Amino acid sequence: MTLPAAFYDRPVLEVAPDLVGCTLAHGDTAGVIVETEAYHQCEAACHAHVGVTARTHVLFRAPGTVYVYRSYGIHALVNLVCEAEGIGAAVLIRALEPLAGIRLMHERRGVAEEEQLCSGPGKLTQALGIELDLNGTDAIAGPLRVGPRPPEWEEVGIVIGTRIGITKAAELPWRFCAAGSRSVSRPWPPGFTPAPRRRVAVPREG
DNA sequence: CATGGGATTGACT
DNA sequence: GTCAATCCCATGC
Repeated sequence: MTLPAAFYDRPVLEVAPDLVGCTLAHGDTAGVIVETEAYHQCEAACHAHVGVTARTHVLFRAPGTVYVYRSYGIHALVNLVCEAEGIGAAVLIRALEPLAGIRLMHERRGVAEEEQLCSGPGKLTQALGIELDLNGTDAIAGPLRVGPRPPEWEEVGIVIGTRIGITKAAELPWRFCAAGSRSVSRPWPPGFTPAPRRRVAVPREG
């Protein structure tokens, strides 16, 4: 099951929180989206703010298009293009809770903690094997697939904060986190408290 | 054509 | 807390 193009053909500030709890899959790996940020051509932090260029033209394409770019020369960051064709807007996927292909994610990431496999925008693309060759592909029928919220995520709470790692338009509260998820990236937004770490019963003396 | 700045992460003091 | 790695591309000469 894949979300239709119409899901993305709405204001990016509606799509970004609605994507929290949905699933993202690539190859044999998948996760539940637990953190997103909205970007729109009207504000300076959005790559589309400079208009249509070789880098940004994908942001102006049809809703549901995948935008992947390289950050700091090292990491690939993945976005889903929103709003009508001709408007530059997208949702940055910032964190996932791993669902499938977890063994492969561990191999790609080289970390032991499952919470750290996809707890950042560069981490999740590494875990899912998302690279720049996916830029311009289609999130409805392409290799990257976005599915609706599983039943247990239907009533996920959203904690809102300001966007991370930007200098321009940094005051806008356009970051959306799944309440309680331990896979949300740092720093946590105000009012966010992670659910208690799952405990393993340990026999004690006494 | 040269330059500079990132929507980050991990290692280190 | 600091800092370097390293690629793409927007910008300016």
